[in-house]
Amino acid sequence: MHDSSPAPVPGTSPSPVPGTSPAPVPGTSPASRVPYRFERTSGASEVHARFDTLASGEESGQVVSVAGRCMLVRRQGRLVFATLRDASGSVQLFARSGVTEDLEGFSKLSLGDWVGASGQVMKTRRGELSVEVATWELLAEARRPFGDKWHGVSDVETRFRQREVDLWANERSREVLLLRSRVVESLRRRLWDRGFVEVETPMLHPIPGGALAKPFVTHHEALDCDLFLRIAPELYLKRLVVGGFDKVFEMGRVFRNEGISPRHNPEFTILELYQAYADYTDLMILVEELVSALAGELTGSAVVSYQGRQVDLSPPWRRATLSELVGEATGEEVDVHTPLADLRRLAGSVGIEAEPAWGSGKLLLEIYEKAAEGELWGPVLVLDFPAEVSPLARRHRSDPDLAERFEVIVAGRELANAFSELVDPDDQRARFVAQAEARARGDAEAMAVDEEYLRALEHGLPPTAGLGIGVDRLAMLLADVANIREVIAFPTLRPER
RNA sequence: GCGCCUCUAGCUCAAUGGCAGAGCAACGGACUCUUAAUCCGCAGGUUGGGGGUUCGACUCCCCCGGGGCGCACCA
Repeated sequence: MHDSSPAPVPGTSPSPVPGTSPAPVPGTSPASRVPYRFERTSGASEVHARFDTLASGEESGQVVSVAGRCMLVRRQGRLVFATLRDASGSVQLFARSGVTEDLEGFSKLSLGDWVGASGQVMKTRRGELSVEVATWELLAEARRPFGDKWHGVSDVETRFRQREVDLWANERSREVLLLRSRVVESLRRRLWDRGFVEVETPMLHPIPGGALAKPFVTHHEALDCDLFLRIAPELYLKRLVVGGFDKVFEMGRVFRNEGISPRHNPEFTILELYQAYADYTDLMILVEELVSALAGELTGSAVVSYQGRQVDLSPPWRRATLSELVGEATGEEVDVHTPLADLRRLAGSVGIEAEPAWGSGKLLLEIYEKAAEGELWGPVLVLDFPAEVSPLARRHRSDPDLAERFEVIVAGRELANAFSELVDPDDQRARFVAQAEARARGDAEAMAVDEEYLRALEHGLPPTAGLGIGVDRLAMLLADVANIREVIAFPTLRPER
């Protein structure tokens, strides 16, 4: 690892690239003179927790070392006040002649510079808790300007292209990403506590499956074959159930080669869980409990405010069948058995251009999505989707044209999708074939026949229920943000040119 | 992919078709208890790029690029 004469790194040029400034002599730039480590004793919030009770003007005599980024500098003659921010919060640095070494240098700190400072904790005469700087070190120089100290950075493009700037300049951005982190952590902990085993399944799939979506294609050189970035982990997770993992989950990235919108990023995080011996009614209870508990834990209440409206996530949630909701939205009582012609007419009346190949199930789904879904503030458990549009879900025990499937709708958007899993390999094959036919007719999002998965089913999948939750969407709900990019550290943007 | 909106100094924003400006940041100076906002001074721009109309374009028109929102598609 540490050759004395390292080989040239491929891709680097031995001579300076024309048009770029010459590389500085190694070891001489300011950035190379900063220390290799800094011994910090306290975070900013910890200093406040321990010393906020000091009286104005009181000196604690207790020395701490803090480190962070200089967000504000106020010079007052031979006094310098600086606001130091670290991951936990902010604390003021107070530098003065006779106490602070190299006060001259300290007074030249720029906004954005990283500093480590040691000194006693005291409270100024004006009552601001401060570290009275005795010794300090520059830990990183901010060579680039940092944005407006009052307005921060609000340019959306800068915020998402240079998230590191956004995160320092805008406290809210930090809070939102921190909340997302807690959502992920809490989901994991709650599932572990319930006995679910966390697993990891392939991201590179020979056949994209488990959802209806257009995949990204990539190529494996050694195998000389195309592979697809996964659009869902579903099929592999159910194969693990076949293998004996009776409660499994995976939380991870999936990739869908579709449009970008305030609610869609090409890569997003999904939580999928599978529980053997359970059906979709068990998962209704589970999803209600998970989401309401998360809201309580992370926002303090199961009633959350989203975009100016209240959402009461306390269980039980409203349960309504898809047909009922279509009826409410259109005033027409229809279901999956309604004659095709009537469904076509209804579809047309709500502004859908129905394709000739669509069956009654597809028509009903389209009508629901166009006329009903967006109006549901929720939370609502939308039950019993048509089997035709649910190729991996088990047929309803009381109606074979329906599937035992539900979606969770909150704020007009799908938050989760679940079903009693289709366990019959023959029926699964028939569903795959129907999908493949749709694919042959030009439906780029239809599934292909997955023989590997069918072979797994033939080894026996016990009664199983599966649930998928859009983690980004859940984070959006709890963080009360309207754009999915806010909850993704580095959302997809067109590359800079 | 289509439609609408938007792009001015490092940041946040101004400027009837008529000399491109302010605040903050930066830079130089003053100030021993400040709290985004002290005072004085000094700089800072191919107004996203290109073309057109005009005596004159940040402003009007066209093309291109980035971004936002909506539609479509989906979670």
